[in-house]
Amino acid sequence: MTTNSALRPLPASDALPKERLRVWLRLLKLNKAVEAELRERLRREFATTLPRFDVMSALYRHTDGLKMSELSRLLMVSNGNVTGIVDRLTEDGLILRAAVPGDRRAACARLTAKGRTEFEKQAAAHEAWVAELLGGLDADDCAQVMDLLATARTIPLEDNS
Amino acid sequence: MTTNSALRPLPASDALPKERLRVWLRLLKLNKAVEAELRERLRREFATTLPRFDVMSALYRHTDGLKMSELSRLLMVSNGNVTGIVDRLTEDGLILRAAVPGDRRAACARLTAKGRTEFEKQAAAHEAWVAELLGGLDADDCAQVMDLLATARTIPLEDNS
DNA sequence: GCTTGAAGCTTTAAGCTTGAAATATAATTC
DNA sequence: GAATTATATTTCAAGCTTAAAGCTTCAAGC
Repeated sequence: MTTNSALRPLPASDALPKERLRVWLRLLKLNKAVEAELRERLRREFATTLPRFDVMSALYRHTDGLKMSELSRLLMVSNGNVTGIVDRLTEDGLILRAAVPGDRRAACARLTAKGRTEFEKQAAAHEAWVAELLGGLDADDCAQVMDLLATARTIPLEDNS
Repeated sequence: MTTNSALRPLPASDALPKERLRVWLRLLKLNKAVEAELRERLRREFATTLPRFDVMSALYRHTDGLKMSELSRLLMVSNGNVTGIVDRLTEDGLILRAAVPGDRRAACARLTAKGRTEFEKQAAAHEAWVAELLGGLDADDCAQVMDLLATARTIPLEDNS
C-alpha cells in the first residue's frame, strides 16, 4: 500500500458534489449580499424596489411593450406575481396596460414617458452600483466568470435578450 | 486621424462597468434558475421550502443551537423574518425555542430529534440536486469560480461558518 | 437605586412570491 | 357550429421578506 493513502484527498467522484455545493453556497452568498445592497439603495435613492426595477428594465428594452406572459417568462417569475407588480407600477403612472389587437385575452405592458425618464435615471445609478459592488473583477475576470457560469448548468440558460 | 477609430471597442474605462453588469445579470439568472429548481424539488419531495431548509441547515451545523439574532445574521435576513420561519418550524415540531440562561431576552433555536432526522434526508437530496444542476463544472472549474467570486466584492464576504 | 441607552426579539403593514383555482378568450376537433 | 382543449390573465391563500415600531430585558452611568 502507499504510505500516504490516508492523507490524500478523497477521490474526485466523492469530492465533486461537495465542491459544487461549496460553489453554490458562495454564489448564493454573493448574490444575497449584492442584492441586499442594491435593494437598499433603490429604496433610499429612488423609493422603489428590485422587482419594480426588473419589470421596468425589461419594458425599457422592449419599446413595443411586453405581454404579461412574456414578462413572466423573461423575469422567471410566476404570472400572478407579474400582475401585482404591474398593478402597482400602473397606479404610479410609470407603465400602462394596452390591449393586444386580435387577442382580447392578452394585455401588453409598456413604459409611459414618465416611466422611461424615471427608469433611465435608475438604470444609470444601478449600473454604477453593480460596477462598484463587483469592483474586484477586472475585464479578464469578467470574461472568465461569464464563461464558467455559462457552462455551469447542464440545462443551458435560455437567451432572454 | 486613424482610419479605424470608429470601429475600435470603447476604452476599458468605459467598458468595465458594462462587463461587470453583464456578469451580474448572468449570475442572477443562474441563481434564479437553480433556486427555482431547488424550491420546486423541496416542495415536491419534502413538502418544505428553501427558507425552512436554510434555517434547519444552519441549526444542523450548530448543535448547541443558535440565537434568533445569530440565525438572522448567518442567513442574511431580517430579524422579523426569522421569527416567522422559526414559528412555523416549531409548529411542525422540527425545531424548538430554548431559553438562554442569563439572558431572558434571548431565545435559542435548536433542532429536535425529529428535525435532525428529517433534515438529514433533505440535505442528502439537496447536495445531489446541486451537484446535478451545476453539472457543467468540473473540479478545476469549481476552484476557479470559488476564487473569482471570492474576490468579486470589494467589501469582502464574512466567513459565516 | 434610577435613568438612560443598548440589545434581543416580536409585531405590524406593505409588498413580493408561489402554486392552484377561476375566468375569459382563442384555437381545434368533430 | 358545438364541444373540447389550450392560452392569457387574474384572483386567492399561504408563506416569505423587509423596514419600522414596539416590548422586554440587560448593562452602564450617575
